[in-house]
Amino acid sequence: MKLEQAIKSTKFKNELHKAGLNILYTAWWLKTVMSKELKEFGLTHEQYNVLRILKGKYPEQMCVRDIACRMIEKSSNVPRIIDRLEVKKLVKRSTSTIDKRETVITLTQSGITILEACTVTVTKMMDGVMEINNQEATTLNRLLEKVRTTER
Amino acid sequence: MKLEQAIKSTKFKNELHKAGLNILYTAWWLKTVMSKELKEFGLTHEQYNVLRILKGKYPEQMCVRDIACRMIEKSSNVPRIIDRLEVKKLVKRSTSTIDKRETVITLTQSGITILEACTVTVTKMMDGVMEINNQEATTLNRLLEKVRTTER
DNA sequence: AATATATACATGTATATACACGTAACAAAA
DNA sequence: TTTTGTTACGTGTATATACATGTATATATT
Repeated sequence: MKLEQAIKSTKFKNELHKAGLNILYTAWWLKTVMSKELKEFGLTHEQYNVLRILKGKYPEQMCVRDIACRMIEKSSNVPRIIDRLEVKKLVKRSTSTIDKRETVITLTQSGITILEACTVTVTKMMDGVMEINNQEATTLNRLLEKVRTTER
Repeated sequence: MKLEQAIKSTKFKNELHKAGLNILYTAWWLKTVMSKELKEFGLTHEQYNVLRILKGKYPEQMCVRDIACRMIEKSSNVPRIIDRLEVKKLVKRSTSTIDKRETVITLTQSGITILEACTVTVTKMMDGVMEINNQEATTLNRLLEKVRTTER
């Protein structure tokens, strides 16, 4: 669907402004599609993200700060996302012995199991839903990174 | 900044999966930059979006449904965003005389004034911050729309 | 060692997202 | 006209976002 139909707007200041809206809309769309897949596992998009980050270092543990700086949305409130994962017994909290300020998070066996099942589903979905080839994806990545040149 | 640095991750399943994360991250980044600009006007990103949509039809009024279907994030709870705009006296609610189920929203003079000031700031920011030229923006728009080919 | 500063995390608040449900009003059917 | 269904919007709940503040611990300074 063209952006024009999606947000019922035909006039954009220029292609650059349209690209801004297009990025925001596509991100919303992608999140929605992912969330639908994750729902059957009882996970939110952000909870899945935290589990994925933990998996990246497994069987090493990670402290909250290390998780936070790897989040896609930097303003995510990681302690509270962990609260919910802990209730579901997918992760475990403990205080670091080296630095008692740090809370160390461990993936439980149950967390690993659910993450693996999720990953299969989400991967399948991503490959099925994003209708671009490898070369186009590379171009897209290059352009998005150029958009953020002035990143601050 | 490269996505790899931004989320401290180097291994992606393929360019397509990386593109997915890149879209999500860039959208977050863009929203954050915009929100900082809007803060001086006491507006959130979503409140600004609603005002912009209302401006598009001004001086015609719009009902809640018409605003909702133009929102970038379709799951936005428009009645509650309007609640906040109403408190700030930037919009006015009234019941449609034609169809009493419909709530009709009107921009106030104060709403127009603040929107115009915001738009100047946001436009300047967008032009200043997004470091791509017109042709690159066109390519980006084409690729994002291709990503969403299977839109549902 | 005592004090000051910084860091890590938890927690509080306002707003938003995502979705379910309730209520009033309109429209269609019996 | 009564019933049935649909639409428009408001409201409730859980989670998340964005940001400020509190508290314990660690580090640096005097």
